[in-house]
Amino acid sequence: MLSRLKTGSDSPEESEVVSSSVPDPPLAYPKPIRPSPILSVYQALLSASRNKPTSSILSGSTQWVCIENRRKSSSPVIHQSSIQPLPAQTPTIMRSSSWAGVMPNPIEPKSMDPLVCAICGDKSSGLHYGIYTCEGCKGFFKRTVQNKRVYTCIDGKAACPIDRAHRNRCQYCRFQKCVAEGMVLEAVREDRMPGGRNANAIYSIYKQRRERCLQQENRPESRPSSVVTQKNTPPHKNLIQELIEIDRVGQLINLRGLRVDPVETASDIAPACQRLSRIGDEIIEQLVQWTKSLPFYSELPVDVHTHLLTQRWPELVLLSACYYASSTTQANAVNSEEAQVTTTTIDGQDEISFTDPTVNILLLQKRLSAVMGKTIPLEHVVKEAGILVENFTSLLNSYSKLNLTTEAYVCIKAITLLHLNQLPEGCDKLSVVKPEMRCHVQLIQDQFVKALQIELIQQDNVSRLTDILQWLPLLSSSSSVLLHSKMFYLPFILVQPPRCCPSVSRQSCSNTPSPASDFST
DNA sequence: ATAGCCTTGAGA
DNA sequence: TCTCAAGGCTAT
Repeated sequence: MLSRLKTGSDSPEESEVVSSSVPDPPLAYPKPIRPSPILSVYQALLSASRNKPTSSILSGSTQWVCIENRRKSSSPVIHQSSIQPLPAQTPTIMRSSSWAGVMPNPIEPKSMDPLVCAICGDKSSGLHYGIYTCEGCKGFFKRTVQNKRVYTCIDGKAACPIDRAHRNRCQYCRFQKCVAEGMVLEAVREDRMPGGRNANAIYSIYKQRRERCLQQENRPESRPSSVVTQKNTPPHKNLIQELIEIDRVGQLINLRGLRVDPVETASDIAPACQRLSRIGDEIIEQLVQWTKSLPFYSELPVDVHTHLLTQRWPELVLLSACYYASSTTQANAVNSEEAQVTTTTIDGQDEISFTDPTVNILLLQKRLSAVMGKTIPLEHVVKEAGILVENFTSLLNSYSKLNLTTEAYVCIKAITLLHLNQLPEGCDKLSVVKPEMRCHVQLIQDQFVKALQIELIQQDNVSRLTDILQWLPLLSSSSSVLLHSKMFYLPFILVQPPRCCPSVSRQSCSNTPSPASDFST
């Protein structure tokens, strides 16, 4: 099966498709596996919605939503837990990985005035944790980090004004502003040692931020209002909320091609094969819809979106599957309306193992047999999918240890899509994505890394940004395995039992907005 | 909890 | 010795 695809590199877009006379076994995707054959169609699909209005967050019409608003009260609620200052070596680790460059951009301080506090505008007493602040904001930042406090916005909108008069009104918004203006968490010492100078690592962070600030000041200010240029304190909340709303992971995972038609018998095996054969298209179709809903969609040209999706779709598939599987209860974790499109599942009691690939191979055999309408020999499953199952199980295991919330997951998904491969020196001009556009992609990605970082700070169960960024290369390498296997649907079939689509409900299936129940023909 | 003032200590 | 930017103390 693998002979049909020869890859010169791990990069999906560089894969070379080679035809073969060997017929595909029924488990394999019988067409070239990368999405490129259909990307021209998707390019058209993407183009079709270019006139979609810029996201409401950009027009400023959206109400800020405070996800952390667990409780509304007149006074802030403080949870005594969870803010872990990022380790001092964080920037080094991140720069040394293949994810170099995903550190948040320094946030342009509204004021570099040494006399004015960048947080509340009061009189500054000097540089504190990287920016000029008053004694009050300095102390507030220090106490918050040292005591690992988590706040809730007093009115739930996460948009409270922070100035001299109102700085004590909402701790949540004050701390958000501290982080957004560039105060460095790592500069709060874990050992509480007074005096002396900071470690070099801290000074490098300060230096990086100042340099980036200067670069951004020198850049022409002709950019339109965008995700990148939003300067309000809480835009990350709004961005995250939008990402959650458009995610629809249930719809992605509940692919039509993986449904079980009880009317089908072994003699009707062709339809099942046809369904499987079109799964790659179906996945891309879903991901294109997702891309088109992204808040930054209108900020990048279609060809850039196409390029990003071509490179990143296997990672998005795996990440979505990991999230889906790791959600404590699937009913809560997914957009239930999509999950309920179909009816019963064939083996609701069986669950994927996060540790044992053998369990998952058996599960895969059972589910594949159900989808195909005939028993698939275990040896066949092992041969075709053994390595992939092992790899996916391991990925799932590491993902679950990150203990991510939905908020963090959607940020990571956007960060993954916006990850451009590093180019060799001097190859900028040859790249599909031109240098200016690379820069813009990077800036948008930075916003999501920043949003993720702020989100992690505010969560009770903090998974450190470093851990996440170290996990991403693992995701990348796993996607390569997925791509080579051609069984793109494997993560999905493992994380969710195939659903029955009985003939009586086939009619209703075809009436759902989601297209193409014609796979059952 | 806040914030103004004090102490500390490494590096210039 | 001075400076800077950490943490500490304490009246509010």
